[in-house]
Amino acid sequence: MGRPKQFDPDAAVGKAMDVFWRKGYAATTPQDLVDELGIGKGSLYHAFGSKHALFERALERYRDTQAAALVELLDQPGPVRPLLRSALELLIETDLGETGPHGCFAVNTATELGGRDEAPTELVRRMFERTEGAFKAAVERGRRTGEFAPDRDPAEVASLMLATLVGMRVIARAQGGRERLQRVADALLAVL
Amino acid sequence: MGRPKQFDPDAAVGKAMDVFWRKGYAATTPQDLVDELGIGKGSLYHAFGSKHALFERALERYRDTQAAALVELLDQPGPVRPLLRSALELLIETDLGETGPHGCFAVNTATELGGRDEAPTELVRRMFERTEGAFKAAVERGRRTGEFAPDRDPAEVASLMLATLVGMRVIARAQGGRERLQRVADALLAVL
DNA sequence: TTCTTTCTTTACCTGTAGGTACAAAACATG
DNA sequence: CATGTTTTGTACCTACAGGTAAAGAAAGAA
Repeated sequence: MGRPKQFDPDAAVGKAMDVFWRKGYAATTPQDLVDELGIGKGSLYHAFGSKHALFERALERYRDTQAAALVELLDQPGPVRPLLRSALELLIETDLGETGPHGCFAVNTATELGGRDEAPTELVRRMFERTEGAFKAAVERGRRTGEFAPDRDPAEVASLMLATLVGMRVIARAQGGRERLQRVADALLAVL
Repeated sequence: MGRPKQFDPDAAVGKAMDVFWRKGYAATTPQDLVDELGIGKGSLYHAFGSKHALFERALERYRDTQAAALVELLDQPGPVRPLLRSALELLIETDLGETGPHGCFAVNTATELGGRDEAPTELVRRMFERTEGAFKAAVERGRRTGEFAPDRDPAEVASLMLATLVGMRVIARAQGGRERLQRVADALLAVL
């Protein structure tokens, strides 16, 4: 009942994700959102309540698409090292994609709001934890199949991998360039 | 000649650095600056021109103090591995310091303004490059003294180190906690 | 076909961002 | 102590952030 929405809320959240991802939270204005989502300001606030609430939905969307894709990739069966290489390639390609490097939305949020805005900080913390968990599981599998030395502590290796990936995505935003990112990826794979 | 300034511009830049470091560029208001620098708005704009110009000065100050301290530490003579461990400890302590973790000002700036504001982006890029250069030099020294295997490519190792440190400082902002950071540091030292 | 409910549009509102303008104040010089 | 120069405080300004309110439009329910 009631008048039906003239826009797709899911698609709108997706577009909001793009905007916040590119510009960050503070630098994104209601007008930016109106322009990019293609809906009126009234509808925007009616549907989402506030800029902050929409930001949280956008971040959740990021978790459920981008972050989830990385975890899914790592959870695949088979040899582990090629998986890790694929994961690194995926990030590099994403970062160098069409509209210039916007890095990782979770990383950007961590540095912009970390410790000063609870809900987003917590969302990011959990994303990091999930990703690190997927790395750890991959290393454990690799250890069982002999791809990794058995004296390696999977938890330790996983936290190194997470930190390195996160760092890569920051460097990507600071005009890293492909060969710089590739060098980091090669170096990481070389020491594992 | 003329009326003398009633405040120390260098000290003011230092305080501005703290504010921008904590809150980021967009989220810092003129009022914040007035409050924390303890000078009137008139003086502020007379002395520094604009928020953006003051931000650049603050970032340069960061480079000349914090970033320089890391490079200096790495440039010291003697065994290399203890140096690297000290560098990691330094970052961990800085991040967990008094007023909560604000991470690394350069990293925060990269993710907030990278690719969208030229001068700061370039400043950050050069800081990263300098730091990576110091790492590379350290690895080269370590290779000559036998601390590192001679088949290690110093450039590659250095980029891994930079990415990992950068990642650590992001994780610190996302409520990393000491043991999480320590684990990353241990993992990094273990694979070198 | 009116009623209810939900969505959309347009208008409006308050506060503050980011500065500017100007006069008064504090120095140096002659 | 008049003058020129720089700094300071206060007042002021425009634009927009972030949102609210009210009235009309589009659906199903009775």
